[in-house]
Amino acid sequence: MPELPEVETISRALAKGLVGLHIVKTEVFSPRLRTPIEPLKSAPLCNKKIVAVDRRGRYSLVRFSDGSVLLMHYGMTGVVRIEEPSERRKHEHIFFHLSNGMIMKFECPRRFSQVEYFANDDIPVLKKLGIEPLSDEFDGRFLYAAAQKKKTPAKLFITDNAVVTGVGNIYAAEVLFAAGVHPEQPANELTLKQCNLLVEHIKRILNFAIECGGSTISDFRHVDGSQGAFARELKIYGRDGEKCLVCGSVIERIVQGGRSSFYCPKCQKSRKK
DNA sequence: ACTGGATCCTGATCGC
DNA sequence: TGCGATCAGGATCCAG
Repeated sequence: MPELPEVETISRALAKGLVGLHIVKTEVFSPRLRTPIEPLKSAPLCNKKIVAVDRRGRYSLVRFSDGSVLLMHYGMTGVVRIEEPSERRKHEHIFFHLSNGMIMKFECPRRFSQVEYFANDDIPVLKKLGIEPLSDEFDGRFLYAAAQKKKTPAKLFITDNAVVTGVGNIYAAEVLFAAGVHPEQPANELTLKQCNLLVEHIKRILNFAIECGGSTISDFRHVDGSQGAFARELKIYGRDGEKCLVCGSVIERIVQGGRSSFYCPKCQKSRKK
């Protein structure tokens, strides 16, 4: 389940594997992922130089010399690989044949992912995104200001892409634990001090996960197929019923916004009643 | 305007 | 062994 660190890792690897090349042919094997992908068949993707691969939130952006963009979102099970030519496997939906003879394959069993071509940088889904968590502009004051009118629980607040983009379910659990904030604490009751802590740990944990090459919680793999190393670092996510590594209390699980949240009832006591 | 819930999808896992 | 139920969860849409 790629979150920001995974998408950053993937995007950096794609930049190495793609910049300077061009796509010579596109094959599409499914009608749609989260959005229709048949339009890629006729999209003018071919024979223009790939000049950069960027990341915005959880999207990879493959940029071409004419200013057009191939946008990729990995959903939860999306994987992109650059491989020698080989047979199509189950759940591989798109082949981008590259000018060096390799193929960039897009695979996604659950088809929650998105691959779309845009003629220019005017991309509606990107305009809805909040601030980048690793930018200098994202600080405690920013988060505190954004929280003022929101009664939503802290967990849902920091995973809201319109506020800050790219903090998913796993890292949110780790951040709240590290900051000692209860996932149910209303956002508008967060203190500036708590917001400073949340921002500090968001940056620290995301950067650390990037250094580790992303997590391997689910089926995340690098572009070359190897695994990330962050999975073993998780201190709270998925550990309900086990003992807190700090205080030994039993870790609890609750559901928020239809997603599992994990927290230590002793270390994360900040919720006000 | 804001919030919570349903929806999309398939594979892994669990209980019986 | 097999079958149905449940869970995983990012983004979007809709109802209240």
